[in-house]
Amino acid sequence: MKRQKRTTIYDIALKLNIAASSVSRALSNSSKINADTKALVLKTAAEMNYQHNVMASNLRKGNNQTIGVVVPRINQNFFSNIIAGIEEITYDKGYNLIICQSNELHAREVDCVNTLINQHVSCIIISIAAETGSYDHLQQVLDRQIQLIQFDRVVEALDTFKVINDNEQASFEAVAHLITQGYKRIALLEGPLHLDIFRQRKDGYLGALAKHGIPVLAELMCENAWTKALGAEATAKLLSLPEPPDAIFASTSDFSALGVLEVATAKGISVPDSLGICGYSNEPFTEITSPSITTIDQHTMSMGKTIANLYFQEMEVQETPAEPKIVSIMPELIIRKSSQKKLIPKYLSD
Amino acid sequence: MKRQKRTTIYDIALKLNIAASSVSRALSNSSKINADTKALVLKTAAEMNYQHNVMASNLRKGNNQTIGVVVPRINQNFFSNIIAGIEEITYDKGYNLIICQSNELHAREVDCVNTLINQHVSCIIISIAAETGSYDHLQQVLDRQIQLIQFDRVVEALDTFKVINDNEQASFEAVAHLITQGYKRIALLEGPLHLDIFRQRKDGYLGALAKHGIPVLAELMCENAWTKALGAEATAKLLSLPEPPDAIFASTSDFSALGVLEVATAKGISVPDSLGICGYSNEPFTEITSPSITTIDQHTMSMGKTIANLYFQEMEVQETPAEPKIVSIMPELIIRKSSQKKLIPKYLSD
DNA sequence: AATAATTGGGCAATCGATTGCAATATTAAA
DNA sequence: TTTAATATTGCAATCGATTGCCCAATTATT
Repeated sequence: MKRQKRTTIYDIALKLNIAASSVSRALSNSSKINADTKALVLKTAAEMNYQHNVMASNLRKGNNQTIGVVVPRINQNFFSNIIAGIEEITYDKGYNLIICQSNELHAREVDCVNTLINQHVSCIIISIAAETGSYDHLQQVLDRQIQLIQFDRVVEALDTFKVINDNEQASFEAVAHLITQGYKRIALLEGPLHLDIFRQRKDGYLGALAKHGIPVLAELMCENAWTKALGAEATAKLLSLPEPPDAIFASTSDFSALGVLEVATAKGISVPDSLGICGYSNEPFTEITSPSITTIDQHTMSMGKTIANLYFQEMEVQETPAEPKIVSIMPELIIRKSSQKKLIPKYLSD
Repeated sequence: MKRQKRTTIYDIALKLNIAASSVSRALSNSSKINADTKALVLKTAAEMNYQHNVMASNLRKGNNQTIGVVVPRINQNFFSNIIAGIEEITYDKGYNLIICQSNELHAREVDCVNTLINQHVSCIIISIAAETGSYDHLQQVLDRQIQLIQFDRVVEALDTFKVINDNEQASFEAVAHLITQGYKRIALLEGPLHLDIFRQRKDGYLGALAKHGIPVLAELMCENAWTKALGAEATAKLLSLPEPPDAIFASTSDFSALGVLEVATAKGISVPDSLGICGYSNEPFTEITSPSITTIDQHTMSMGKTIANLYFQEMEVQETPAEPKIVSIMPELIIRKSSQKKLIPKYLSD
């Protein structure tokens, strides 16, 4: 598509018979310009339908007001909420957001990061893909002096700003809650353990058991059960043990917890009386299932805002690279019916 | 943050004692460059840790491989799926996506569009905010020869590419389905009628009633019931009519339908036997409620892909502006339990 | 062997805004 | 009224990659 030529500051300068630099100063609200001239330029610019050319400006200034975001999947509640939170802040600051999804693939993540580096974004915000891989691409970002913020799924070893949930504490509380409710054999559905977040959640689980003197049983811990299907599968296996668990903590996701619930319901096992369930993430649907599912809210929207604020407050115009900070956000245990053994009679509970 | 100087093509040229233009040609895989030279340049570039400067390149080439997307809310299933679909395609083409959310506010939408114009994006993809407003900002986009694709919530009057769902047909089918199931007094929960999509859905509803010779009753049509709360409120009102409806089509959203379901359940009205329910959007939770909710799937992900493909196939490099096309995607009625009066006995249905 | 056709590569202008420095105009101070 | 200080404005270089145009070298053609 052929573009007809746009109005530039030179066109305005020509028309007003002044220098382009004056036009530039007038438009950028510089102090070294006469108020009258400024007004005139602004008026003329509007008349001539002038639009600031960000590309040229960026090139000259060497930085562009753009932040790149790389997430495994845009259309996942957790991530889209975080992005929404980030956007809320960056919008106010006049920054743009470039969004990429890694689809959980390492190679694609590397690709996305490189694209963002090429774009000379001011900052890259990333939650790494589940697929194991090296972290050279992140090191690249640092080497090129581009700000880097990791969130949620972070690489501990890399010394960058990080915004995380206190996964361990949240898991600890969830499991402690189950114990308090009287559950004694609590199973754990784990995520891929090369991701720190899942290791932390496991630690929380182990911590809570230890605290209450409950033995840890290997047969009650299922690796890689982080989709609905895998959660269901693991549940089927657990429930057919000689001594099945009386509660399942799906530390990976609510989807996994949903799988648990469906299998239990199908088998006629009553939740929460014979089986307690707790998920993770506070997906909207957890409120709707019957029984509703106890879960952990990660305060995603505010997490997004925290991430963006971190950039603007600590990193935007630092002369010397700021000392990387780790911000931990406390998730919240949302207790619903799937884990409340000591149920209030139904007719009183709503 | 101070950037140390990056490697440019001039640095490479200097080192190899050749012209910068040759470096450029080597890097851009031009045909007018010797294979050996090209290899040498590529090797040296890698050694010197060279990164292509997209800002400079964009400025010179006058266009940037970026597409702007403006949606009411990023963290809404419908939109995040569409964005995911768009990204899937644009990623392959090496394009970047800049995402903005209007938060359903007209002023903010205008702002977003202006930002994108300033960025000189190649194309703007937009679904307009619910808040009524003028469409000057969209006209601006066209005047500036920037490609414009509207989707879902489109302004009919503007002659642009459009990707829409066939809302009328989908509604027609949904209501026809309800009628076939034996429901006779079918209520409609409407969205704001200044948005075409909601008018179309209403038309489909009216069409289906007409086709089956069912009278249209004003008291069964509720305006502006497009959140869960508003849906619930409208339902409460409907169900306390002297002659209440025996089915409710929440044409606005599944959230609204959920409100309906909750009120019905609370009142002890059995769904689907005494009240049929149909929602719109196929939100994940509709599968999980009890009973599961009949709804309409809009094929969001593929809609996103369609939108992006439209750009690349029809608009990317047209000399003359292509004749705007309207692509209509056929949504799919997903029949679940909330509308199946003639129920198969429970023990056979799973 | 001489001429024509390719191929490879250099030069320099260009995209549009920004900014350090110099020049001029205006106002304040003496 | 003159000088000093300050406010405006202009000039020209710059950011880094791209590309039209031209020249030189190599290869093909007769």
